[in-house]
Amino acid sequence: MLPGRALRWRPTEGRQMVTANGMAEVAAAVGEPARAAMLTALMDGRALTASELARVAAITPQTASSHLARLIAVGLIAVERQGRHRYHRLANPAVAQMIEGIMQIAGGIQVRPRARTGPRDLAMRAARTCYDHLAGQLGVDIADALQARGAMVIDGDGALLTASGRAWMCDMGILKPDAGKHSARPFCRPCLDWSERRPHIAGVLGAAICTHALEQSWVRRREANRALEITPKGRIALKATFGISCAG
Amino acid sequence: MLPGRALRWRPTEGRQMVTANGMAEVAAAVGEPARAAMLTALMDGRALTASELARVAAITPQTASSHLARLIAVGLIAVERQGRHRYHRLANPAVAQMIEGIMQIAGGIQVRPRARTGPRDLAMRAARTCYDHLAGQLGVDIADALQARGAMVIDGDGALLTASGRAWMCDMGILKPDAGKHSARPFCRPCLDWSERRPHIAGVLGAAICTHALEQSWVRRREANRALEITPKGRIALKATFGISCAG
DNA sequence: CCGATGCTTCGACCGGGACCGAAGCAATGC
DNA sequence: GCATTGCTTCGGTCCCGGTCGAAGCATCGG
Repeated sequence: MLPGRALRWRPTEGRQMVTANGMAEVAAAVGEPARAAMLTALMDGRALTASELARVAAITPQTASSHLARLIAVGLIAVERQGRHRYHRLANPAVAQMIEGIMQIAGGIQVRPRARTGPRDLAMRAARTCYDHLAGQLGVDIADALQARGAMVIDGDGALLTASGRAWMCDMGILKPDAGKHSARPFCRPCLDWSERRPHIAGVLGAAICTHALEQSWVRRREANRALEITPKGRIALKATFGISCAG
Repeated sequence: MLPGRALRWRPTEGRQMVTANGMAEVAAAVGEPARAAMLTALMDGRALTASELARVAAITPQTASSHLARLIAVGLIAVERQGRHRYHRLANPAVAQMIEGIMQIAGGIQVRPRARTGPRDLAMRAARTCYDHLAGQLGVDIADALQARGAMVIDGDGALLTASGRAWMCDMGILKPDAGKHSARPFCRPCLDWSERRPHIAGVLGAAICTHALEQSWVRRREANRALEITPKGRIALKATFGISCAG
């Protein structure tokens, strides 16, 4: 009876243990108050810096760093570095869905949709150009609208215009039928928005939308900075085209 | 700078921390290899004893006992005692859904549907009576069929016949229109099946189905024990009514 | 009544991991 | 160049919880 457990409590099968261990690894990553707080903070789709995440979890940056490393290792969050900041976001929509599932069991209060714009830099936050495409709340809202009607899919750091989305954009004259077919430039790419912390559309498609908006006088360049002003005509057109309501 | 963290790293809000802690508690319950193995083993909907769960997790019964206590405490599994056995099952469908979500992230292999009946006690396992209702594979299959077509919902230790389900059962002459309206007896109750380890239907509804099956000669009582024999006529009727194929 | 079985509780051990302070590294600003 | 900011790495402490052996209750079978 010396080998005790080794003899008596041998697992029945090895296969299931593997998948169970993988599951345990993922669940354990979520199953710690600080990390859970971080993930919850990211549930609205924004990308936050390590310091901000440390703050919401009420821990020091050192500790947050190790937690984030673990979350990245198991593939729950993805990181994007920009200068001396590191922006963390949920790795993909499946992660958000999983967390929502856990919250439901936890007696969970649902996630608030996303806080609307803050009070500072109103003009820049509302709409601006980012290189050759639209950014700010307008840019993010357009990306949301395209996703909502199934015209585009954003997944992690890639994006795709669906067939119906392409047809729709062509119908509206925003996109030429053969646009981007033979270009080396990414056609449709998500770009992290600085003020909104959520992706807007870059690439050939993003540029086409921006060009169209300027040509049709939906937006007008402003002052010396990159801020854009939405015209009355633009307000009507954006509502009709994308279902976006732009606050005065 | 003495109070260090207390000053600098105060959490921004208390509300979110609460829901995050609840989530962490649930996720931590899953996030341990032994418990994850147990939950995985329960994913096919069967109910297993504490010893069986200890075996699949490759731990001693003492350890399993503490794990099970924790899983019960957070509401992931429910327990039903019968004699000196304690049958554990996932507390409700939402738990299974949550686990499936976690598995998906874990690079998860999906769960096998459910192993079909074992080789022993074939007659008893295939179909028998349990008091006044049907049990064995036939009983479980009928319960499955009712759920599949939205006639009944089983959730944890309660069950409900839907309005359409009641109408359907009445149309087929299984149920009288006013059946159970004024009875103190539970109308539709899940009953844990010994051989299948999954619920079949008890209560007024279960008795009605059993009575109907006997009256219509779908099944016939056998020998001295409670085993039932499915008649050729019954085979046809069960296929037509519930879509159940009974192996010879 | 006694023994066997299924499960839980108690006590003790020990390792992993959560935590922070200090220091190191990279990017920015002056 | 130097100071500041954002973040990571290193080292060390401490505690939670997973583990099993032994013992304690229930239930079932004689």
